[in-house]
Amino acid sequence: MSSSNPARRSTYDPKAIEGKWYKYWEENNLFQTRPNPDKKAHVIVMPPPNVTGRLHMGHALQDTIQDALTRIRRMQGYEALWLPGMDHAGIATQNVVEKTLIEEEGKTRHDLGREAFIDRVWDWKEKYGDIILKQKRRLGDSCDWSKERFTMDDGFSRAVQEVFVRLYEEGLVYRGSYLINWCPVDQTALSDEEVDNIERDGHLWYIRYPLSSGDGHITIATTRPETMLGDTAVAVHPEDERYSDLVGQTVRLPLTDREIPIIADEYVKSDFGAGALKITPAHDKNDFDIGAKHGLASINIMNLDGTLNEEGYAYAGMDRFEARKKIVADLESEGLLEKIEPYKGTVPISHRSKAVIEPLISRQWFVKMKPLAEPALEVVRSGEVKFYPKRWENEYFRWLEDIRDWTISRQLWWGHRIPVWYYTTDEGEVDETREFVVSIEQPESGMVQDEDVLDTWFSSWLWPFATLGWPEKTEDLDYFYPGTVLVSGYDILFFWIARMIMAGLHFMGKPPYADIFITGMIKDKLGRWMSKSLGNGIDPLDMTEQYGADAVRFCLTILCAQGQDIKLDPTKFEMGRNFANKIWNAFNVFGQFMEDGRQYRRTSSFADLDLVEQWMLTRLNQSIVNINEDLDRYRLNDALTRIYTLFWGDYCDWYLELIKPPFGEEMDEEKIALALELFENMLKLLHPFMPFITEELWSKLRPRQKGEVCMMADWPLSNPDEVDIEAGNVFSVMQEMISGIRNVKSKYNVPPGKSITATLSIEHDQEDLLSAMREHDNYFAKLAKVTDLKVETAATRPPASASIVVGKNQVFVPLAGMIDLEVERDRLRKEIDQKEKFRGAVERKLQNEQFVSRAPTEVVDRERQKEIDISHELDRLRASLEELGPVNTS
RNA sequence: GGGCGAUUAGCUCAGCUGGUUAGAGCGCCUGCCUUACAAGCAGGAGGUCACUAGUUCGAAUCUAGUAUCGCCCA
Repeated sequence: MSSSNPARRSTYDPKAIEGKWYKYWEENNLFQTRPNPDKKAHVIVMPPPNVTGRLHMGHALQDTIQDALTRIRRMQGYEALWLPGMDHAGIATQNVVEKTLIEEEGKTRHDLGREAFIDRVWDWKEKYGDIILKQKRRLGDSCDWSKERFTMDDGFSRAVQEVFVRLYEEGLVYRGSYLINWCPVDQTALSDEEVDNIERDGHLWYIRYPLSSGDGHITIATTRPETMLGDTAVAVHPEDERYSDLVGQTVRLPLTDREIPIIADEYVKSDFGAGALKITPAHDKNDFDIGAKHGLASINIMNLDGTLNEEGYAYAGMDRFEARKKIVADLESEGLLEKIEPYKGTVPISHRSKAVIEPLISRQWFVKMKPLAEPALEVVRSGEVKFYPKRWENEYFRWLEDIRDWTISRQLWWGHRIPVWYYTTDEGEVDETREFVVSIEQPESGMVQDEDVLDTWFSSWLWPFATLGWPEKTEDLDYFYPGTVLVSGYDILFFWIARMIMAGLHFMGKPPYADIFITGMIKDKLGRWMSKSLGNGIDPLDMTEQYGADAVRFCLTILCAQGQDIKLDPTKFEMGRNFANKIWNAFNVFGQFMEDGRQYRRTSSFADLDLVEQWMLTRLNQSIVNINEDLDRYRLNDALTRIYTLFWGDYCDWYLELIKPPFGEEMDEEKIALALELFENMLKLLHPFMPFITEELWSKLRPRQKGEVCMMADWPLSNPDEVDIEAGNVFSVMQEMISGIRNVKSKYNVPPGKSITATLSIEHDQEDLLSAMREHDNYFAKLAKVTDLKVETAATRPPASASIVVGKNQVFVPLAGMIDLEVERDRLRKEIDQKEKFRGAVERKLQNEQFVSRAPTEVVDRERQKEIDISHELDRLRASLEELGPVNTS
C-alpha cells in the first residue's frame, strides 16, 4: 500500500497536453513540405495501411520509427517528408462491404450489380475509411497530410493503368491459360505470394487402378483422392523395375468410364507411397508440368466455388471435401482402397481467407518477372540499396533469383479495372475471334472492358513515385524521388518491398530508397502472433490512453533492437510512463524558481562553471556525438537508451541533486540558466521519440515566439569546447567515493539522512584531486550527508572507522559506537577476495608472453595499469584490515 | 529437404569491429514519504553467456557441430 502524501504528489498527465500539441502542429502546417532547393530532402513513404484497417501494435512500432527518423531529420534541417496514405485493399475491402450489405440489407453484391456495389464501397470508404489515419494522429505521426494519397484516387488509378499499358507494350504483361491458385471462398485467382503452404496432418490413400488387360492392378498413393476423376495418366519412375513392363499399358480409372496410360517419368519418387503417381494436370502444379511434357490432356473437374463440375461423374455438384469422403467410401466398397496411412503434408491455404487453395487452369493476366528482377537484384548486390539488418538481403536474393511470373488479375469488383478492351459479338458476348486492345480509354464504342481488376499490390508497388504525381513530371516527383529509407516488416518483403524496387527501377530508373529498415514483428508475451481469434492483441490506443503516446513510443523504440521480434507485455509501457514522469518532475527542480516571461541565458564561460556543471556539459556533448552515430546506423534503441541514462542517471541523479538549493533558499540565476540549457538540449534529443512531453516542457522553458516549437528546433550540436575529460575523471572519483560512503552507511544501518564525518586520504602525487575534493566538500554533504569532511594527503586511518578504497585514494568513515569489527572485517575480506580474483586474472594475462608480445600495446598497457591500480587498492584494503587489529576471540 | 533467427540474471531483453571486473528495465531483499519525482531515492543479492570442439595471446562475441524453440521457402 502506498503511504505517499497525496498533497505532494506530482504526476505527469499526458492527456492534458497530447491532443493540444498535435492540433497545434497540424494547424500551423508544420508537417507540410515543399520542394526546397536550399535543403536536402529526407523522404519516407508510409506503408499505406488497408482502408479497412484499425491501428495495431505493428503500425504503432513502424510509425514510431518512421516518425522519429522524420523528426530527427527535420530538426537537422532536412526537408523531411513522411508521406501518408491508404491502400484500397481489394479483397479485404470488398469482403467488409459485402458483409455489411448482407447484415444490413440481406443483399449480395450481385443483387446490387457492379456499378451500384462499387458506389457502396466508395460510400463506405468515405464514412469509415480513414479511421486508421485518425488513430495515427493520436500517436503523434508528423506526416504531411496535405500529400495524403489513396491507391484508388484518380491520379493513382491513372498511374496504374499507365503501368499496365506500358508493361504490355514492352511484352512484360501477357495473358494466358496456366495453372493458377484459385481461392474458392473469395472466388478469385491469387499470386503465389498470397498462398501459404501449411503443414497439416492428413492421410495418404492407396488406391488400386485395375489394369485394362485384366491382369491385376497398379496402386497409386494420393493425398487428394477426389482429384482422381481428373486423372489422365499414371506415372512411374523409368528405372523402377516393379513397373517396367507396365509402362505403355493402360488402366481403367475407377468410378469413371475412362482408360488412362501408364507413363514413365523421372519426376516420380519410387519410395513415395507404392511408387506410382496419379497424374492430374488440371489440379496440381507438378502434374501440370508432367502433363505438358507428355502431351497429356487436362480435365478440369472443379467449378469455381469448389464443387465438382460435369466432369465429376456421380459426384458432380458435390463440394470437393464432401466428394472426397464419398469417393473414398465408394472405392472401399469396390475393393479398390488398399489402405489409408496417416500423412503429414503441406496444404496450400489462402493467406487471406484461410480456405484451401485449388490449383486450376485458368486464363489470367501475368507479369513476366525475370527482366524486372535482374536490375532489382543488382542494386542490392552492389550496395546501392542496403538492408538493415543485412541478413534480409539473403531472403531477397533467394526470392528474386527464383522468381516466377506474377498473376495480377483478380476476379473482384473493387480494384483497378484492367485496361483491356474486347470486341463483342452481336449477342453482346466477348468476341474471342478478334484480338483484344490494351488501352486506358475505350478504343471504340461498343467494346467492353475486361471484367477483372488488378492485384492490389500491382498498385502499391508504384507507391514511392505514383504518390508524387507520376506519370506527370511534377516538381514533387523531381525533388522527393528517390526516397531515403523505407520502414517495413519482413512479412511484406516480397509482396511489396521487392516489387517497389523493381517498379522504381523500371519506371523511374532509380531505386525508390537507399535504405530498408526491416522491423521485427510484435508478438504477445508468449511469443505468439497477435490475432483477433486468439484475442491476445494489445490495442495501441488503449495503451496510449492508459500510459500516454510518448510512453508507448518510448517503449516500442527501446524494444526495437535490430529487427528482433518483440514479445510485448503491456506492463512494459510503465517504463515509458515512469520516464515521462521523471522528466516532468525534473523540470520543477529549477522551474519552480523561474520567473514568468523571463529569458534565462548562461553568461559564465565553461571554465568558470562548477565541477558538476562541467562534468554534465561534458557528458551531454559526448552523448550527442554517440547519439548521432547510433541514429545514422538506425540504432534507435541504442540512441534512446543513451538519452535515458543521460537524463535519468546523470542529469537527475547527480547533477540536479547537487545544484538544487536547500529548502527555503532561492536558486541562483546562473544555475537556473545552465540547468535550463542542458534540459533544453536533452528535450531536443528526446523530442523525436517523445514529441508531446518535450514540446510541452519546451514551451515552458522560455518565452517563445509564435511558431517557435521544439519540433522545428535545431538539432543539438556537440560543442567540443565544452568537454573536459579531466573534470569528468575527477567527478567520477567523487561519484565512487560517495557511493562507497552510502554503501558503508547502509551496511552499518546508519540512516541515510543521518550526518556523519569522513576523511579523504589522497595520494601524494594527486594535488589537483586533493584541491578539487576540498573545494567540493559540499557534494559529499549533499549526497552522503558528510559534514566536516577532512581531505588530507595520505591521511592516517581514524580509529573505529570503515574504509573505502578508490584507486590510490581512500575514504575513512569514523563510526564510533556503531562499527562492528567483525562486520567491517567481513566487508573488507569480501572486497579483498573479489579484487584478488581480478588481479589473478590480470596477472595471468601479463605473465603470458604470447599476450605481451602479440596483443596491441594499448591493450597490454591497459592491463599493466589495471595491475598497478588493483595492487594499490589491495595494499590499502589489507592495511585497513590489519589496522582493525587481531580477531577478537573472546 | 533447404535457408534464416533465437538461446545471456527469476522474467523481458541490450551487449556493434574479439580485449568490459558481462549491462538495463521489471521482479526480489534492506533502509528511506530526504520539499522535483513512492510512477520516487539510496544500498544490495542474483549470471559455468544452451552444449561440445576449434581458431586466437585473448571468445558472450568468430568457425564447425549438437540440442531446444521460432520463422521463411520447397
